[in-house]
Amino acid sequence: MKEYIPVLKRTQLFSGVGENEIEAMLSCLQAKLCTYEKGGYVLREGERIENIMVLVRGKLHIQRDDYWGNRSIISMIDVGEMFGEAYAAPESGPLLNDVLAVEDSDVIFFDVKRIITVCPTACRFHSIAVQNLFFAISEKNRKLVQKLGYMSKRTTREKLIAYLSEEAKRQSSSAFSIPFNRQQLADFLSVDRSAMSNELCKMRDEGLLEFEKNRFMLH
Amino acid sequence: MKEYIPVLKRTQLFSGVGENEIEAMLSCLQAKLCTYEKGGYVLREGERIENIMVLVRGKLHIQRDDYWGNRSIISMIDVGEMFGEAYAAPESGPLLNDVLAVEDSDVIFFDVKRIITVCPTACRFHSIAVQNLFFAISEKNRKLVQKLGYMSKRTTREKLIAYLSEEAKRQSSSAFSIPFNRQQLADFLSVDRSAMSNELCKMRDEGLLEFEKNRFMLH
DNA sequence: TCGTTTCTGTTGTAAAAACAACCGACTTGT
DNA sequence: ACAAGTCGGTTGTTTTTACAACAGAAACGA
Repeated sequence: MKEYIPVLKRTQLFSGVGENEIEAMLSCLQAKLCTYEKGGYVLREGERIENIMVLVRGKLHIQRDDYWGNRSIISMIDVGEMFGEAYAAPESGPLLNDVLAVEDSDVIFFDVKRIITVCPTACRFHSIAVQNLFFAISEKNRKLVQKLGYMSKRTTREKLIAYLSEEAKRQSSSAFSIPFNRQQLADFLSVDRSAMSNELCKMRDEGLLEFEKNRFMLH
Repeated sequence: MKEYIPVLKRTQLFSGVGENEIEAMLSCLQAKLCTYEKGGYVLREGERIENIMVLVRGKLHIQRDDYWGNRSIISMIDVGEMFGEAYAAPESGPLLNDVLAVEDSDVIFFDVKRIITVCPTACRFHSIAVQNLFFAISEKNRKLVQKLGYMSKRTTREKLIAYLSEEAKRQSSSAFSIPFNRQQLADFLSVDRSAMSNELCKMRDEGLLEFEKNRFMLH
């Protein structure tokens, strides 16, 4: 697990904490490292968790399949990102989504209670960690609202424009890559893949944008 | 402002804090009371805030209108609920939505920095407040994911079923009221009102449910 | 290398939603 | 009490989507 300390140092959770302190906190927070193969489930809907997780290798999707098999990708987790904070509160119910490894991945689990319960004697970084946790979840909250923004658009075209222009703004360039293939993008925006593909091509023919694989350029 | 201390005591933010302590914290946190008339804006998109707000009288909608005038109701705030926590982090950008009073309302503003910055001398409830804040935002996060669940449904009927059955579960009864009129429900689910009204009546005719005004009963 | 799988685009059809327009019932304010 | 506004339901038309099915290209694996 120690080899991932440099990765942890760059995460939001350990922002402002040195490598030595992180190493100390690893045991204090009862950190556990788990490995998953591509396609494997890290967490499943209905599970109850008492951990906060940090992805240190690979890539995950937070998603949900309904009874009719329609998949909806809630969000994407990259290396260094945290997940599960929303279920850190003691009264939070069971998980509402699956967490799936879309690449071979390593995840570190931390005991939630040990983070939010202040231990005055042990390590003095708990208060920093709680604040970091708070900032992280507040950022995730804003991202969810942003996603609600895409989803509240009525047509596939509007959803695409909302998502792509936001992504262009975020990457500060009208040419950018997205972290999804077509099926995943459709699942992310909750539309039909073929209809979306069709709409993308229409938009290209109208001169609104160009694309090649997962690389886009807006005009 | 003192007349609202009993209301504040029952909020998530002040959970576990006595009325006397709350009174002390009001000045410590530089609390300010503002009054709004029905239809007035509490906050506007693009504003930058450094406060956390608690609604102590009335009712608010957190919403967003796009360039085409389509309104989307992100969420509803009732008395005792907190809002704006997602923008408490220092790096959070400007507001992405409007906050509108749908009834005459009173709102108390708290200085964010004073909550999350621990002052060891002043009042010893800051750490409780930070934890409460964390729990509150994590709950809001779960609600947003739940709403994404409704929104990711493809058809108006599926959205209605998802929302109504969730509401029935939440109120532990197949007969329940919803806090929206038809237009607001349509805005909440991001669908056309008349199409939704039509679908509701079809569902009623098929025997799936009954309703009268904002009161529903599922079969 | 060759066969298989995955990914993307394309097309046609059926289903659904958006939109606009209208009506009657009910509220509200003066 | 009356005028104006709000609310919910209804209908018909147009637009959009979902769905199914297929084909070519690229990636992958044995």
